Amino acid sequence: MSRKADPSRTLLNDADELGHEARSSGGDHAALKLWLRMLACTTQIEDEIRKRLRTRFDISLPRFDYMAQLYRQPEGLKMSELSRFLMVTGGNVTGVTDELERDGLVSRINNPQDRRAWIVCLTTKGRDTFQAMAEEHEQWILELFSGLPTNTVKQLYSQLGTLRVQLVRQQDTPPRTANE
Amino acid sequence: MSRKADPSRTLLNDADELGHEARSSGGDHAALKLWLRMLACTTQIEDEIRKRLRTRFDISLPRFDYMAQLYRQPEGLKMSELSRFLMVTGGNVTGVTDELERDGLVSRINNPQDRRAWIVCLTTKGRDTFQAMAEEHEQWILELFSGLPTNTVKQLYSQLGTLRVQLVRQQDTPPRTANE
DNA sequence: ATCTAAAGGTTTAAGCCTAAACTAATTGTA
DNA sequence: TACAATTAGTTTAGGCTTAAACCTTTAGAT
Repeated sequence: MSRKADPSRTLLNDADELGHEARSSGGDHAALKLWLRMLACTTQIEDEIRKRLRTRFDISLPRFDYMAQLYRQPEGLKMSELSRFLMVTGGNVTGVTDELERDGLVSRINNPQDRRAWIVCLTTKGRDTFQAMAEEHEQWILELFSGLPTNTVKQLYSQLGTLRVQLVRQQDTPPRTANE
Repeated sequence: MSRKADPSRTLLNDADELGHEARSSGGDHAALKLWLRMLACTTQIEDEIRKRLRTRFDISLPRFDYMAQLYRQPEGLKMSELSRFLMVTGGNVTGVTDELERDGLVSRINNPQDRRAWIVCLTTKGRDTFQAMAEEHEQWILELFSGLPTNTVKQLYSQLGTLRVQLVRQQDTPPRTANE
């Protein structure tokens, strides 16, 4: 069973035919078309990164993300902070922490200040492992975006910044109920 | 346990502090920063849509996507085609189809031309249900992107089009092996 | 006609994720 | 002090997804 769209069918003119963009049709509003294209791009890149992390380092993207957050915080993070930064539930953090701890990449450290909470830290092995992965990961991203002119990259970054701010604004606004 | 970042902490200046963008730091390359921002935007919108589909229609995004593909093909699709269009494995399509069929939204139809393959179609109920959901879904997207000037939407669409083409080109190219 | 290879679909085991129920520790308040 | 409410983390049941093994049917080659 074919897992991915056959690449031979996905060139230029019918680049819109596969994945989320295939849902788009001529009469759709510009915003909807943008959304589907954005989703298609992101999904494609994410899948590629996921695949490379798996084949190169035998690690999943969620675990990579987890370690990335911890890497930025040498003093460690509480599980609840990890949950907030990674935007996943606490139960999820418990599970991933169990696995990474089993692999010797992170460790739960007792917190005398608050005996409910752990402080989770990267081990030395975890830190070294992540550093190697992160370097290669960054090269992958540079490579995947290499076809884009510097100027386009900057514009995209700035425009998506605008979008992000608008989204956050809306999220603070009461989520509109239907039929209104 | 907090599932999502506390919105009160996520305004403007520290909009970069949560989610994937939190992995970014000052010295990073422009492409990496762009990628993390793109991922953050997409994830945020997708989560919002997911939540609304759940509360409004008690349906998951994967099932919505599945029905969207089928909606565009009144004559139905083979499971393998669904697998290709949705970019998921065949086993996944089997499972989702089972569920939707159980709910009376799609039906497997025998294919005398090829007795290995089903033709999957939306039922009348499925078509009506999807139509209602799709209309509201489109309004959500328009609303979420409403803070963006028309011109920005067009530019983003076009620039992401460039990205998409580059990505497809690269995917056809032999995936570079590490350390080279 | 027969045999092999390929394609369509299903099943299984396992990872990731959520919501909800739960336990233990802490904080606030009377 | 004592007690209620909150916070931190875990557990459980279930949905989504994959890879791999599997069965059936079709297509191709001899």
